[in-house]
Parts: sequence; structure tokens; C-alpha cells
Amino acid sequence: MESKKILHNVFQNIEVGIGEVSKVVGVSQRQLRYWEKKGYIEPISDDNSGVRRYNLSTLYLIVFIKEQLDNGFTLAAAFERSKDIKLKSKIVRTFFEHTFSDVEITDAEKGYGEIDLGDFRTEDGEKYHFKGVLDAHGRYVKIDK
DNA sequence: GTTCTAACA
DNA sequence: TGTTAGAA
Repeated sequence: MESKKILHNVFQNIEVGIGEVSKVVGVSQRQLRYWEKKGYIEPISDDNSGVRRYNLSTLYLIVFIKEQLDNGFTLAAAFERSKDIKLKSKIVRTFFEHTFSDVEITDAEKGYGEIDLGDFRTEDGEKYHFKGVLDAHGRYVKIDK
């Protein structure tokens, strides 16, 4: 199997118990159960033991909500913001799908390189090839027609 | 020892 | 929201 898929599988199958989540993220178990009752988070559903397990994406959600809470937002506001972030992330991911196919290192010492961003088209259908460049001049894009 | 629900503070 | 009780 392709290593990319294996990794994806690994991350997809990571499960964390409520105790560990609580300890690591700094959210009480009581809060976690309350958020669940409110419908903001959901444990992995496949087991009927009644013991809560959370997957990676839920863990990210929990961390995000915790951060928002620390920044003074209410729980409801935090959740709304998480939905916003999730949608935006999806848009970005879709747009950049199958890009970043290659990165050429131009200066290993200084950490410079060129990222192949792939082909994009304009509204009119004209195609361009983009490269993201990082060098002594900073970061910019190169466009080839 | 951990996690569960429910209830009280 | 914290904390505790008693059970699983």
C-alpha cells in the first residue's frame, strides 16, 4: 500500500479516551460530556460499551473550542467559529488538491526552494503554470503561460 | 485504576 | 462548572 494511504489510515484510526483528552487539552471530563450533550462533539460510535473515545478530528475540534474559550468566546460562539474554519479549510484543500507535487531545493543552506503549484486556469480558460518561490527576495510566485 | 451517570454544591 | 457517590 502507498505510504500516504497508510499514514492516512493511521491518523484515521487514532483513538483517545476522555481521561487523556482531558489531561492533555486541559478540558474537564465534565465539560467534554456537556459539550457532547449540547451536540458540539461526538465520540466514536462503533462500540456499545458506553466508554467515550475520540478520533483525531474530534480532538482537533476540542482543542479549537478550548482555545476559543480561553480567548473569551462562549461555547456556542466557539462552535460556530469551528464550523467556519472547517468550511474554509475544505475550500482551501479542494483548491490546492493535487498541487505541491514537487518541491525543488535551490539552497539547502538557507532553506530556499521552488514549489510546483501546478496548473491553474483563469475565468476565460487560459491556463497558467504556477511556481511558488522562496529565495533571498522573499516569497513570490512565478507564472508561465 | 478508569469511566459512567446522576445529583448536589 | 466542580465535585462526589456508587456502579460497571
